[in-house]
Amino acid sequence: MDNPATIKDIAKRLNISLSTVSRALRNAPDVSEETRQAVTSLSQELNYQPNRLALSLRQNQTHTIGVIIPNLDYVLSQMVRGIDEVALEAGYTVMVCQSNESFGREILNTQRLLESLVDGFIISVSSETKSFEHFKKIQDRNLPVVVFDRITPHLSAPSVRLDNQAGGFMATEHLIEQGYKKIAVLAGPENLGISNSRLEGYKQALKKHKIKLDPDLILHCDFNQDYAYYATLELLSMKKKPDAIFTISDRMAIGAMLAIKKKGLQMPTDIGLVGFNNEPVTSLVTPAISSVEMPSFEMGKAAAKLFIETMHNKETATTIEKILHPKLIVRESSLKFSA
Amino acid sequence: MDNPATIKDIAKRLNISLSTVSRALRNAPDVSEETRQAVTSLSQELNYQPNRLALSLRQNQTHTIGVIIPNLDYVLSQMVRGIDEVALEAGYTVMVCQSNESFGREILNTQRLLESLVDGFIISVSSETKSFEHFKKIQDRNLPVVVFDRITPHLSAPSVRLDNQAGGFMATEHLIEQGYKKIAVLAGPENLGISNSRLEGYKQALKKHKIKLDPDLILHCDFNQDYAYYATLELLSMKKKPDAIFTISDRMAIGAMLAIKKKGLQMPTDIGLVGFNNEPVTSLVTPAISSVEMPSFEMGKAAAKLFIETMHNKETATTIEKILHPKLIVRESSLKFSA
DNA sequence: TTATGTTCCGGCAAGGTTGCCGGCAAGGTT
DNA sequence: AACCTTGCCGGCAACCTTGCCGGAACATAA
Repeated sequence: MDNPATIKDIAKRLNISLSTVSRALRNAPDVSEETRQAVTSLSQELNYQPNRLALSLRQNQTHTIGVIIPNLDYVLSQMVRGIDEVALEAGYTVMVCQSNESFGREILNTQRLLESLVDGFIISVSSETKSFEHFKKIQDRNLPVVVFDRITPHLSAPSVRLDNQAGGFMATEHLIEQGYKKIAVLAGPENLGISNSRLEGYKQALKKHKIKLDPDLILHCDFNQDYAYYATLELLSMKKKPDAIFTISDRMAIGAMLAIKKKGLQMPTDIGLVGFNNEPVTSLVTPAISSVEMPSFEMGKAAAKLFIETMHNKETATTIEKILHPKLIVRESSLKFSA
Repeated sequence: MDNPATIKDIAKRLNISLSTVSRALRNAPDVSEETRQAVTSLSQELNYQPNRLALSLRQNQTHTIGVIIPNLDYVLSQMVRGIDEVALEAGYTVMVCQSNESFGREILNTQRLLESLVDGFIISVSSETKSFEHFKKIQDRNLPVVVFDRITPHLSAPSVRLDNQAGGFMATEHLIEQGYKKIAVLAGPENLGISNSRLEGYKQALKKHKIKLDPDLILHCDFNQDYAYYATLELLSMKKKPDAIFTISDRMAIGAMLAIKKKGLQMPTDIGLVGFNNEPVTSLVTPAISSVEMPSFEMGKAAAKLFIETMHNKETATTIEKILHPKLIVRESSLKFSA
């Protein structure tokens, strides 16, 4: 009564063997219609639920996906929601661990999830991560892995990502077309792939429009608002001061915006600004900040789908790469012409 | 080599019995120092990790906490981070499920988590939830539950919450002290406890300052930006239009702000505004919005701690109530005097 | 009749771990 | 000499489920 009913209870009550009950419940062939009826009706009466632990132990899979992400900011929350959605549908439960952008924490998390015997991983790597030994352990166990968003060439696994280069390109070209001449970039940490790709798009746009690349206009700083604030102050104190800034995240765009205001400059007339991610806040500040939108929710769904496929078909090529496309959302901060 | 080493492998290699290995690994008394050495050194060599499934099956506990939350907005993300922090420390893993404010989803989530045999629950109920049958099943199984943030009297369990009434009070009193006379409230759904408590604080402040309560100035609407926007438009079209608005969330404050701007009114001169939660966005918009701060991260930690205690001491009174205190952060949107 | 097949069911092992009990040898006590 | 303690270890069962194999009972075909 207190403890959940087991197959054993049913067997005992019906005076039949465990195996028969098991077969009956799983609609296996070797059972008479009569006993099948008896079993199913009694199992309903007792509110029988198969014990997941026993099942997992037996079948060597837990129907659980380990998700490792650097934090739970706006974008990643959306992605997690997407992953959840698809996973739930497919009968999987999700264990989400935040690394807080800490390398050590990321190691600890993979460790814990491995111990929890998850069936596989969906990973977005921390910005601090430069070594990938801890992920080796996953692949040693031959567990499927899908990387998403922050992918890395050091981890050969199917991946889902944004076309970051295109994003960087469209942001930069937009600024160029608005008549800005000296466009600076606030990039993230140097080892962060998404940052570098967006930067690559920036360079590509300059090249297309025959603008000479000025290395002094490229700043790497930590992925957060305060660093971006100080970096921007620095940028605006240069002799050959930029007339536009492209930041590779909205957090950084906010930091830049605050620095620009602090310096008493006006957007978009004195200086143009474009961010990345299209977080809701960009449309709420004054002036509203242009930003490159990324389909985060869809990306989460895509990652989970790819995971399920990889799971069911262990031989999925690790070279599979699903690429989603960004979209530029133009707002006041970069609209020089109409200003 | 491929599969993780088990206790059996060690026993076979050392030609001793399973029980002895088990005892040696658990530092049980009945083992000679010699064999203990042999076992531990071999276990390290083979990189032995006890199989969590087998352990859980045997000991009837999974060291997993099921967390059910309505969504992953800013505040709840912070709380989850707090829960994670403490749980990790205590050797627990966390399974987070979002109900997306949907009653059906909440039921499904509890169902799934129960099937996953979590050791207990930490719950913040969805705003849609009016029936509590699905939580009954948890208590039938005699599993510990802690409710937090959005608590409800229908679920008798230890709880962690903000002093919401105090929050509502300080927001309202602040507006009164700034000289606002007709203060409206944008409240949440009528069955939502936190909303009602904040509303209660509002009423209390009016009473203290001998201001007559005007029921027309109390609007209930859904917990989101768009609804708040339209509700505010409505409010501002009334004949006896309010000169201040207190919204019980920042999302709603943003909606209200947009409506106020749409109507061409100025904050704080024409109308005052105070939100709740102190999300970062409140300091970024123009004018910056005053808001009641709640210690979300701490609240998550407190919830997890309380859970662990309840877990270890099954007899924790369900009446335990940990209450955290809000703090008013005053910004431009309500500073009439200095304006 | 014997051989062959069908239909249904039970027993056993396995998956990894721990708890309980019994056992055996060495040494000590009366 | 008979008994008890101590230290160490192995066997068995249990947690819950499923897969494999064998087997009984009956029916059909040669």
